[in-house]
Amino acid sequence: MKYDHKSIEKKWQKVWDETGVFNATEDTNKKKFYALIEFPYPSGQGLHVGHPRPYTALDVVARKRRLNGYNVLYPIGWDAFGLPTENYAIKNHIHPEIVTEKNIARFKQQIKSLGISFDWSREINTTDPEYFKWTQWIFLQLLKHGLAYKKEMAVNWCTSCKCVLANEEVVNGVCERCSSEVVRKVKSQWMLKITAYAERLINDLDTVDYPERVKAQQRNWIGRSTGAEVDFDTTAGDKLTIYTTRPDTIFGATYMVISPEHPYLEKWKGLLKNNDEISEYQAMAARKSDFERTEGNKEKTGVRLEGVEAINPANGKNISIFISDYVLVSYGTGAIMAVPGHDTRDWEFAKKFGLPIIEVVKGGNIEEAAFTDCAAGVMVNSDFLSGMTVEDAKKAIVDYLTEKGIGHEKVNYKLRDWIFSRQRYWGEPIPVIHCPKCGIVPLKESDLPLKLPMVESYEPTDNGESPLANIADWVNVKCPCCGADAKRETDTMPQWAGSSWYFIRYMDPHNKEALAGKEALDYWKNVDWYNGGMEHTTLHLLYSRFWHKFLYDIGVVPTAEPYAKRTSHGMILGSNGEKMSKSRGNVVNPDEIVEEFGADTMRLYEMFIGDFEKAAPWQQNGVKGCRRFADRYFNLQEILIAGDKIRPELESAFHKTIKKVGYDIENLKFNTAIAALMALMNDIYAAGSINKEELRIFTILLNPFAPHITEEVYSANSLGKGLVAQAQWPEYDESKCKEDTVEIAVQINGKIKARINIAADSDNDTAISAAKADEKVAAELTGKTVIKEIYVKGKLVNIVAK
RNA sequence: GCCGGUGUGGUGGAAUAGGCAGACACAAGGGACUUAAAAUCCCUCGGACCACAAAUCCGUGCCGGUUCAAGUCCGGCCACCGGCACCA
Repeated sequence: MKYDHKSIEKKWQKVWDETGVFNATEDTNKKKFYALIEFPYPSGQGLHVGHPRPYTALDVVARKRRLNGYNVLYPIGWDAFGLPTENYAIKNHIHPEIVTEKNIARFKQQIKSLGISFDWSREINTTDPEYFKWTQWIFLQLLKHGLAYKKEMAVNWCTSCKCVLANEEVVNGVCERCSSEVVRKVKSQWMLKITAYAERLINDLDTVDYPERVKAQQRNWIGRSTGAEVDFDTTAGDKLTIYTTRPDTIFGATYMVISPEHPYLEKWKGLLKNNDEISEYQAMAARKSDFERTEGNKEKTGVRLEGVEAINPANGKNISIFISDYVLVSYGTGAIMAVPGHDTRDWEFAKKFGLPIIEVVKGGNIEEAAFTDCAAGVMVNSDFLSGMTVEDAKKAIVDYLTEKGIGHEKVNYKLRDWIFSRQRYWGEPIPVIHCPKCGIVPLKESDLPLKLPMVESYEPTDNGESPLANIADWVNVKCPCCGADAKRETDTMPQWAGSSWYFIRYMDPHNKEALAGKEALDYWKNVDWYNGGMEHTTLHLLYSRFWHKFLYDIGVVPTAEPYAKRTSHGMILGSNGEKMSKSRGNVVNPDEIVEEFGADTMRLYEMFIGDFEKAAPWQQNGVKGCRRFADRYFNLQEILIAGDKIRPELESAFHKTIKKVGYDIENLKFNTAIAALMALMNDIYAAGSINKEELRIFTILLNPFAPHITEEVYSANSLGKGLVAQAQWPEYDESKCKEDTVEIAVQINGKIKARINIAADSDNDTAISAAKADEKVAAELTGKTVIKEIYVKGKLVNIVAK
């Protein structure tokens, strides 16, 4: 009989669908296991072979855990709000809801053809009002707790499209669509105070099991630094507060720099003699897009303030103040003390403007470059700090400043608050009303969900407002407080909103009273294993941790962290080693692979392709190899014999493989798990036959990777009552994993001279004498003095001789 | 520039804790079966030396070190990939 993947896969997918075997239960007596993949954005292009890699990987884990007796929750849904859909809808005059529906249908059909054991009864969709009702509800809680606020912010504004652009729509400083100039425009935006959680977001990384590289990226992104805030007196009378991480270098501060947006510039207008020059510089900085300000010429620019000077509080000397765009308003206090001797940017600036450079830490050559790597250095030219180490000087100066009341220790974060407004149609409406009398009035929770108006035109307005602003009968409402004429907020939420809590909804997706019921939350608690892409490490992963902590604080969820364990997959590249993309023409569609080779082969190849955590190029020939493996597995049925015990000659091979496959699956080493199964199969074919018990075990081990073909073989040969529902993951016996005799290498002075077979449990003396008894070794040793003998059990003997 | 990661045969990749480098595949070459091809099965497959083999030597990006023993550890470089980018 030939292996016919089409009929087998169709047959079992239907059975699984009808019986709902993969649906999680609420059986709280069972151990729970919650596996999660990042739910897809249903784009118009459909799946490419990169999508199934994480889905298959956690499917392998989920299927194995079910065979281990766990109650497994492995859900899927759709992160369906977003720009591409809206843009496609505008272009083709189809409502985004219809586009979304169509895209989801296609994604669903494609994913289902792969036989992933998702619990489809819990499917969610972020654009479903029954879902986003709760996204809006969370926003109202944030607002209530003072974590949502409005702020004037610069946004990207396309001068031709007359609309606000997301950062990713700005390519090389111009609009992605029309290539027109993009400028910064100030708009009032909703912000979420993620910075209030910065400290906990860093500290709690110690409580979760994430790869070190993920933790490091989050820590760097949050960017905690400990320094000091110091007040500098000015000749204008105002105190100018700066932030520095190097208060120890204060005696080397020879000038100051404030950002072009600093409020004192307005205040000091009357005192300044070069206001025109300053205004010009301010205008230039404002005109620059983010791109120009960062990617452009790094040559330092700036203007000296004429008429106001500062006084260095350490030595009482007058120093100049400059404005320069290398100092950012958004970080610290928007002002710095410049220490050109020990800061690269300050050094460059000082060189250009001919400012004094003073060495305050010994060890570098400040004529050549700033000496920044000076943590181990000793202070000089610094009055009472001179002679101290940098570390001691930091403490001493902070104590001094604190005592004098002109400074104190201060922790700063690079992390900024989350810009939560989007001037778009296809997103969750922000559920507040603007009343001329009452101000910002939140919608009543009972009025949620606030749905999007179903209209023909949702094109961008030309004044930077959301398309919703044009829809009069939606925008104009009565104030829920005072009844006066009021207007709805027209901004919508970013795509990150719906994905910041979706894993909670999966626990109880149909609940009408809450995000999820208490019982479900108490049982499922948090995600046990979350796999996703490295590209989501700093945004999605951080945002969702923030929301979860907030929900924990207000008593909604039972754990402080949403994900106990995080893993990350590598990308699947095109066969040319480049990222798969339509424009490069190297996209592989999984449908074709499933059609020609079958879903099981597709899954095997996805897992065999290489180290799961690294990128790997797609190679069609590799697919053929996996199909060959599936064929060889199917053909085992032709050499099947009776027998209800593993035969002695295969015993250790089987036990070793059971151990390895189980270990590898739990440790993301899917490629070597499959390699081990291939090797075992080679052993079986070498033995000439396989008995029923051996086939049963092999089938269960292979099942997580190739679920359809194994179900078929299991059922056709009556190996048990039903693989998915009844079978148990096989146990291995440690004592049977070992061979009785092993071949070990014999080295002389580290070079291999012979290989000998000895009993696996040989002791030191036995092994070494056996090694010396070898003819070759004996010959090599003649006339030499043995200095040292090393025996590593089961591996080698090394004899050091002269 | 900073942070993180990666460099192993013709290719994808193996090598739990410093212990036989190249598992498992792919491709290639040879053979069997076949009228023939495909499929399948068997053999070879890092390099140098060599008629062949044995033996020997070289070999995990580069240079150096530690060790009886280094792909693995340490120091110094180089290249590539990803992220961030004037964060005081």
